Amino acid sequence: MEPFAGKSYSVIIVAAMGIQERREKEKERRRQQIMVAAKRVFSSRGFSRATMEDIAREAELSSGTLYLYFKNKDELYASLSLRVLQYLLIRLEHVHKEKTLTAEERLKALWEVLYDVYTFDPLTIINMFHLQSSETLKRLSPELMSEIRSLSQKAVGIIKTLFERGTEKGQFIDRHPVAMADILWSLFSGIVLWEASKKIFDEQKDFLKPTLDLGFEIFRRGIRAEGPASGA
Amino acid sequence: MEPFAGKSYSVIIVAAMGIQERREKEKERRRQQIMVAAKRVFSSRGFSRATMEDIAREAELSSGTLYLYFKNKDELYASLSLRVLQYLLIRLEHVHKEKTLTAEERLKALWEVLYDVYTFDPLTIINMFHLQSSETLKRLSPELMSEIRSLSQKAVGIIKTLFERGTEKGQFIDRHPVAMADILWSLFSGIVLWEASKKIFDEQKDFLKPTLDLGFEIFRRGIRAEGPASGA
Amino acid sequence: MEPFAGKSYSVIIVAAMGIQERREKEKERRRQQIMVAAKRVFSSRGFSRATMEDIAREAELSSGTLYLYFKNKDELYASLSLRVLQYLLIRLEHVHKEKTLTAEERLKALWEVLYDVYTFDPLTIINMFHLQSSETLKRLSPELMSEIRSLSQKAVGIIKTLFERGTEKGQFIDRHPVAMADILWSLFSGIVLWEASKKIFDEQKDFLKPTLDLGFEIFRRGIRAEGPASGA
Amino acid sequence: MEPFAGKSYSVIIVAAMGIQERREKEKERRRQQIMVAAKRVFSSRGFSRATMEDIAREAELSSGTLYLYFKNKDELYASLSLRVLQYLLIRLEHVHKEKTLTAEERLKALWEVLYDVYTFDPLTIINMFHLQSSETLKRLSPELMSEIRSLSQKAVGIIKTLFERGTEKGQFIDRHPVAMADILWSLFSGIVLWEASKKIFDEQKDFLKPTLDLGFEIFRRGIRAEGPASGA
DNA sequence: CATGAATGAGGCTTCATTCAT
DNA sequence: AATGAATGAAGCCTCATTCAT
Repeated sequence: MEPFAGKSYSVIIVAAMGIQERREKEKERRRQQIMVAAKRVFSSRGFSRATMEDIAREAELSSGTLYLYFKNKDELYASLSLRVLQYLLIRLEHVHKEKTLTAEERLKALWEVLYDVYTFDPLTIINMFHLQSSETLKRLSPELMSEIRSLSQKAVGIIKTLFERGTEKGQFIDRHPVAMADILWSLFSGIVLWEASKKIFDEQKDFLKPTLDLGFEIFRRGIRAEGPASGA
Repeated sequence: MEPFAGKSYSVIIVAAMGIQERREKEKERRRQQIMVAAKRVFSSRGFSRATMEDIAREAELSSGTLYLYFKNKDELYASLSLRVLQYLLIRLEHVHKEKTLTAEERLKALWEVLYDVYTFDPLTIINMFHLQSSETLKRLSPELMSEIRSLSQKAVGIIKTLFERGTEKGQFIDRHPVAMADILWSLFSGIVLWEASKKIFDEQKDFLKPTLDLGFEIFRRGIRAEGPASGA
Repeated sequence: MEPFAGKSYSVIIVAAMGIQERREKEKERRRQQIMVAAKRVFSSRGFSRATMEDIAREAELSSGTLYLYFKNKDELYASLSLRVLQYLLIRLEHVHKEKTLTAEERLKALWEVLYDVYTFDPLTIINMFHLQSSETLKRLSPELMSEIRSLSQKAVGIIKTLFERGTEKGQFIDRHPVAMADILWSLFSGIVLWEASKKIFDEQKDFLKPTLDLGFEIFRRGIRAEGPASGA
Repeated sequence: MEPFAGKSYSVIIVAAMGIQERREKEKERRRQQIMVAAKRVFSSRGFSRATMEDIAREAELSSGTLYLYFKNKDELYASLSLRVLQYLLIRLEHVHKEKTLTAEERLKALWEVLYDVYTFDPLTIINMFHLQSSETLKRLSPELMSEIRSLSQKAVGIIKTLFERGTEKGQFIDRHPVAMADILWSLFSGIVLWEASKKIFDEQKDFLKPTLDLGFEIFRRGIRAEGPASGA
């Protein structure tokens, strides 16, 4: 009965691989499930006041399970930022590769990416900006630190390049491109944080979008090169 | 010699008041001493990781003593921000009252005040920007909340007025003045936070001043009204 | 053999329920374990001087574990009294339902129940009598307060009924039945507390039982209706 | 000028003695002032929750001053009971010495003394009954302990004698006189405590007096010897 | 004597993390 | 893999007591 045996054997293998894969997927799904829950809880209670128990309850899991997927609370927290950073980087790279755009158009696209990523996951973005504070940042494991660092640098690098090109083409004023990248980033995060904190005092008001629009308008006008170049 | 007797009598009163006064001053000095210590500890460890024990040690006092001067950890934390906010407001009011300045000069002065207040107490400023996060803000006593709120509103009010005038005189673009105030403030705090967090990754680099300068230049150019006025 | 299969199936269910049940039982056992320890510690050191650490040590658990079973120290304390009150109430209701007894016999039975409940858990009874002091009573959660209140009222209600009946039948003097219930209860608790405090001065002496006996004899004689009824 | 000198001298002495005396009186006055304050605070907050600061504030003194008059919190607390016990003893001795009374009349007088002393200082009496609990009693200094013990024994001794005489004269049933004294005392303190705790649940109701009256009536009837003597 | 600022031990409670089931 | 009971370190805060003025 070899055929049967063989068939049966391969079936087992296939089934095993299927199981293996399913396991992987299931595991990733669980990770996501936890991260979603963590995002909600961290956002509503802040890092310190959020408990692992809170997160487990939100994820409809037990607290012990969380530790099967994340080394500890800090890493769970940082992983949220990491995910957004990764997403941001991908989006930035798209803008970067888009060859048909002028520097101004690219700048506009870039700002829109920032806002896009923000709306994609506003809570985490706000968290991430606060993650910039020493409070949490200092507690991360070296690996995570360097991962975040690397992603940040890549992002800033892309933005920097944008300004370099715009300057070369005489469209932007000639200033240090890294500084300009920092300012763009600071402007965006500053507005987001400030509007978020204004909302704590007054739930009703939400002027984020118009303020961001105006912020960008001012920035764009502010870096536009004067004279013949802009007149052309 | 009744006049003399009278004098001597008043001297006694004065001396008595002196003791009273000295007590008051001594008490205020202690408060300051604690706030200085708290500032250091909060800045280096963040709010949650800083312990009252840490602060007491830094202030060379016992932990119990802290509670003679501040109701609890939250209030001690907030009092730091409050003090800076008060100082900021005074400085802003000075700029506001300065009648001889043009709108542009006033704007410049205002930005310098922000930087001045920052250098006066950088650690607390950074804390304060993070205080804007809901995490801490939500735990404060209602009185402190409203005090902070009121100071913030006054500060923004002054900045708003500046933009209104500049717009009236045709020097600034005609946009919503509160939004412009928000953007100025966000730009400043955004840069400060971002540079602070960059320093965590790389102690050496400190580009705060030049970045702030460039940020302001861009902002100033960005809001400047075009046409005849700027052409003159 | 379908019946067997069926049986086997139900066995599985039973086993599953068994685990659930075992968990419940285990949890209840822990609660009891903690209450037993708490009883000892509260009794020997009093409420304020007893620390949660003490109780945890006595229960051979960690202090944190106590909080998995009781919300806080107050509630742990009150739960002891609650348990005894519940037990007391059950016993009182038994006496209440016993139809064959005369009023005097019922009174006797009631006093015996009081003593019985006391010997069942003397330390807690003494605590409970002190719980009657405002000191502790005022700190309890509203729910516990009302639970204790309700149990107390039921107990007093039963005792009251006993006196009403005895009075109706001309066996007891005609006085306010609630007052008589209060006096019976006060007499019992007064003697228990007083003998307990005498033992603090002199460990050796323990005259509780004979004193209670005499106390009851005096009370019984004191409420017995005179005249023809008693003469018969 | 001898007379003058002499007079002046004696005046000084007299004045000095006056000062000395005044000092003594002033000191005693302060002690009383503190005890009055302590009584109020202990009564309203209970022993553990009452702070020395509370008492000092109530006495319009500083907390440090309390320690000039009382060794510590425990002793201050106990001194209140001591004072009432002393007062009680004096009143009991009066009853004891009253030769013209029958045993029943003396018993009645005794019960009235208990109630009198209670109304003289109800809060402390209630405290004292709770002092009977091991909680506080065990923390007292040996001297205070023995002082309280001695006073208590004297009081019980007087009451005991009353019962002995009443029994000898055939007016009371023949039981152990100490037990009877204990029961009388327990009945009184039991009713006072129980009514006090009932008032915590329901501020309005205060049935102390009628309940005490009925309690005494029952007790009196309960110990009255039967037969010819009562028939007379 | 009186003050009241300072002390610091100690209590209650929380919660990240572990581990037996 | 999942659970959730247990742990115990650590934090905040209170308050009896002391002591320099």
